[in-house]
Amino acid sequence: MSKPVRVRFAPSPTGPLHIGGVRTALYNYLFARKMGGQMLLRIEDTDQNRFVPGAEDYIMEALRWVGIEIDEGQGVGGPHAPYRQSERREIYQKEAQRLVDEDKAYYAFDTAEELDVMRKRLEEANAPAAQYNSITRMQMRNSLTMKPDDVRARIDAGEPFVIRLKTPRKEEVRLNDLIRGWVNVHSSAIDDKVLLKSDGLPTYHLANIIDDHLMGITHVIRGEEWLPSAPLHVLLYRYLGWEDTMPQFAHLPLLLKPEGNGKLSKRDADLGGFPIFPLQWTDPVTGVVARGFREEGYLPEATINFLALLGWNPGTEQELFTMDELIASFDLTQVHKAGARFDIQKAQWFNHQYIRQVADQELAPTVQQQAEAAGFNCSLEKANKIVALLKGRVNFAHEIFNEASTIFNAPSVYDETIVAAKWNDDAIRAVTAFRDALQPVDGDFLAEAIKHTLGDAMQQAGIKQGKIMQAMRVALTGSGTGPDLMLTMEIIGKEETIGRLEAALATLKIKVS
RNA sequence: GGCCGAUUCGUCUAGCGGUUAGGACACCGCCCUUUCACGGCGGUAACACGGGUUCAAUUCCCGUAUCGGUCACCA
Repeated sequence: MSKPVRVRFAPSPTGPLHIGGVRTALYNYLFARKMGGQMLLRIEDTDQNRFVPGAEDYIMEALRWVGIEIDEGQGVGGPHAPYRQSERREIYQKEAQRLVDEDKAYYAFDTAEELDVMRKRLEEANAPAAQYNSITRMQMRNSLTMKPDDVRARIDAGEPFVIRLKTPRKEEVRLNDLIRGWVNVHSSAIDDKVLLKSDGLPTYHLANIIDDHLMGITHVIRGEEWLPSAPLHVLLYRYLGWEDTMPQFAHLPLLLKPEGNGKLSKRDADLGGFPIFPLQWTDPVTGVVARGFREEGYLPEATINFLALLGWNPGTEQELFTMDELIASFDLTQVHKAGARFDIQKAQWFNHQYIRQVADQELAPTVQQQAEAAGFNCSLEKANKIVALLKGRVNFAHEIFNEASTIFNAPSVYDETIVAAKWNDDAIRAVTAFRDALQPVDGDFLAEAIKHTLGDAMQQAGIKQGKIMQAMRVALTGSGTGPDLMLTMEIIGKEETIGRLEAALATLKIKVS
């Protein structure tokens, strides 16, 4: 029996979570649930310069919104606390020191300027790679080139230093990616990565490996941008003596720009007029507000469904999935290998599918609020009817109110094309006859009854109903398109219906002659 | 540029040696609706290119092209 699956989502609190990050978290979650395992949340805040206040809370709220439940980690606790890397520095320092003691890493004292000089010199010399590696390190200021006493003295004197990995000169490093298969890299392509920075905090590479090991992570599911450094990570597991329990890797394809070259960015979202963050984010420095999927009216279920299918497909023809269905059918080996272009139209379609399934009563209060904010009286009952009439036509809940404008507003102008084409003598006779037939109607003013009244009136007047429906619609709403007319009349009521018919008769009569 | 990865309709994708290359979004058309939509039905549309391997390649191998990622004391 293999050990229980444990995955982690390990974002950096450098700003709002990108939608691609949400997808990464989702795939981790689906895999964990599918395998009956656990999902951890770890905060990788080892870069003090890029820390953004509020980002961590934002990440947790975003995960909660889309329905990703964290079993262990930041915000929920667990046996491996703390889950914020900035609070675990001693752990990393201890392991980094161990690597130095075992001659697998070394101290380096080079300044930023010295590194620049080195790189420039190598580039000018047309060296294969301008990096700190097994060859160039012998010309730099580090514990491999300096006398031990000198090194000790500098450290004791408090001179800043970093710890670098002593990457082997020639060694084949291979890893078996769950999505991509075997990936081979020669160690000469890997430089002597900084493991511990001069501020005493680890770099991603070190912290990541140590924490994943300590926290019992069995599967590392992350973005493709990490694939180039994955061999380095394998090397680290080996040097730390943990290779036999090394997690399996799965590198996910990236989300690409809707058009053009490159990966999806905030700028594409601004240009395309779509969100790229799950929730609204207010930049703490500039105060600039970026709306999220939630604020734009996307339902969490739709967002998840859309994201899940961007790079993964169960191989069946099912398109709509609940979270439980996603879990049941998810399979890492079915993840597509190439990057996926981000297509917001598909997201809108998913939202359309989910909006129509929401109960009228749930959507009604929003419509009522919008109507009242716009200065209209709208009972909850009326809002309910409007929702029932329109929710199947829209992509977003907030569009219902806009679609209902012909209900709230009597027409002030009439669509000229329709008027020109359809407003003739028959139309006038029809509208007049219908108005007269409506006058004596008592009691409930319901669509079904209105339909009959109209039908009877047209029959009596000897007019084909189909011929005058467009004119009737224009008379009542000013527009050639809109929701079902009978129900529209039911909602606006008898008085308003008759009023609109008379207004149309008065203003449009003139145009005919 | 070096290294790594990828390449099926405009887009998301199914396919894992023999298929009329399937589905979804978008687009177009028809039907339904004595109105507008929703919806239903249908249509246009793809295996990057060149070599192999094989009785047979979209599928396997090698090149080429293109695209993506990465080359920091950022993650």
